Amino acid sequence: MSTTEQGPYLYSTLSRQLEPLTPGPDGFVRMYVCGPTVYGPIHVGNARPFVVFSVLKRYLNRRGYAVRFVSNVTDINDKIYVAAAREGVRSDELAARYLNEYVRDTDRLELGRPDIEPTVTDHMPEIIEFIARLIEKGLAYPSHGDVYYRVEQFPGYGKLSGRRTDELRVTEPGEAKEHPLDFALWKGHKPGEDTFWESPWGNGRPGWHIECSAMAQAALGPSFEIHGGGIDLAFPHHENEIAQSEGVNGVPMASIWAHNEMLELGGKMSKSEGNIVLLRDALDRWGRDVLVAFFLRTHYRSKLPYGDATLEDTARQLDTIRNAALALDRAESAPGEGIHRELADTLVSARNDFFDALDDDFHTPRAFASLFEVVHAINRAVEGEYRPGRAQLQATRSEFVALLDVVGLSGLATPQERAPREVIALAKAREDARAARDFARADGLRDEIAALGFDVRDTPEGPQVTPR
RNA sequence: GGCGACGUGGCGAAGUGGGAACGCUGCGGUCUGCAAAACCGCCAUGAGUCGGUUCGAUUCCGACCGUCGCCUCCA
Repeated sequence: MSTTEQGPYLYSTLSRQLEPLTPGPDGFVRMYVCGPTVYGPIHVGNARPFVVFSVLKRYLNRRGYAVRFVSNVTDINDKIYVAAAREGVRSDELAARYLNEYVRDTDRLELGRPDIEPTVTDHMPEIIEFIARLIEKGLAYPSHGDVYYRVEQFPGYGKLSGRRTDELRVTEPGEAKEHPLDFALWKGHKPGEDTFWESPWGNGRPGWHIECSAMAQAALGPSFEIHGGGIDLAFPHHENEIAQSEGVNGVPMASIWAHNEMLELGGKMSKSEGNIVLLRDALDRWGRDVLVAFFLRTHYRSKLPYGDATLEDTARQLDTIRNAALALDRAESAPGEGIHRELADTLVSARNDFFDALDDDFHTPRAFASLFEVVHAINRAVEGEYRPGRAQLQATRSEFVALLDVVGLSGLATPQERAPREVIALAKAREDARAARDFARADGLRDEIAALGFDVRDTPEGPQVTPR
């Protein structure tokens, strides 16, 4: 039986198994994904969850679900203070600047924006309120100007990451904490920090984990469908979010905890390790198509090594897809008649496989395999003796584009911009030379065309000029 | 030390208790003035290692080796 008839499943870190995705009472699939801390330009690793969850949303939309996608940006944080001090600017200025650059960089991915992108700065009242409720419930306590979460008061602590409190390595002495595992909800203002907010517990700022509990609740309510983020956040960040949100609300925070694996560059790519490639640099070098496909050709829960060889491989894969679209262009200029049975059948089965794969824990690598079934069916139909008729060619094109669009790559199959007039003129001159069997001149003209950045391919329908 | 993920062809990457997808590369062929693209065909008797369960395991179980993540900020 096809899973398409059952609906999508996603693996949940919490239950350690596939869970059916069921929309909430308002009909929406509500999804909260932890975004970056903006103390510098984001790296390619940060882009993985952005791509994965943006495309997941696209897919769910295509599947008929309404999705509300929330992804926060952390704009108050120790590292921001440090970076601001180093650059000699105010920390809120620095955060605002890198927030801007984060949006600009991720916009270049052309995957749309999350529906809501909350910041800590804009949620101070909600955060303070949240902490107050935790204190009322006995789950938190003020101490030395800070406020801490009382981890041992929350019975489910450790359920997400599979840790028991007694096996956690305890390093911090913490004279302010009752228990070493307790974590800060509110941090008292320290000298040198150029921003702080008033609170019932004195001036200060929120701890890292509380912001997500407060922002998720503000945007999506106490309970929602999907909570996502990198697997490195499962502990302690998400564990602490659960302790906070479920401690206050008494209901499961999220039905499904979806975590993407890490991007590797000789170990996890992380700013603190210093082994990073900036997203903007990767974008400059490879372009958004290649980068998006790079993230999607591997399952989101697998580690993904970043490297030239893999990116080059990805680029060639995309060329293959583009060539099929080009074949469609040619066929449309000289269509056959009637229905090409094999093409029609393959389109149906590939489409089913494609959606089945994505229903099965968002299995994008298998979805790509289905795409290549379509590619080959197109090529065979176009090269074969009996070409499909115009109507089928158009239907094939729109189906091909629709599938590519799910994974954000429809640009591969939409007709290219026409080559500049100059190039077309050269191509025409080359045709004349070929007709006159002046191949030396024809090859020279091809070199000139290449110098302008175009390839010319001779086909039964005449020369096809494409950007190289 | 604890918790967890993973080890598949030259590379990337899937599914599966009984024929090892898909892509890239490579090789042979077709087409072509040439080239490119495409098409046809070939390329892991074996799936980290060693045991066990089974009629049969790459797929289940165990041990070991190795890689990686988390246990501290981290997508």
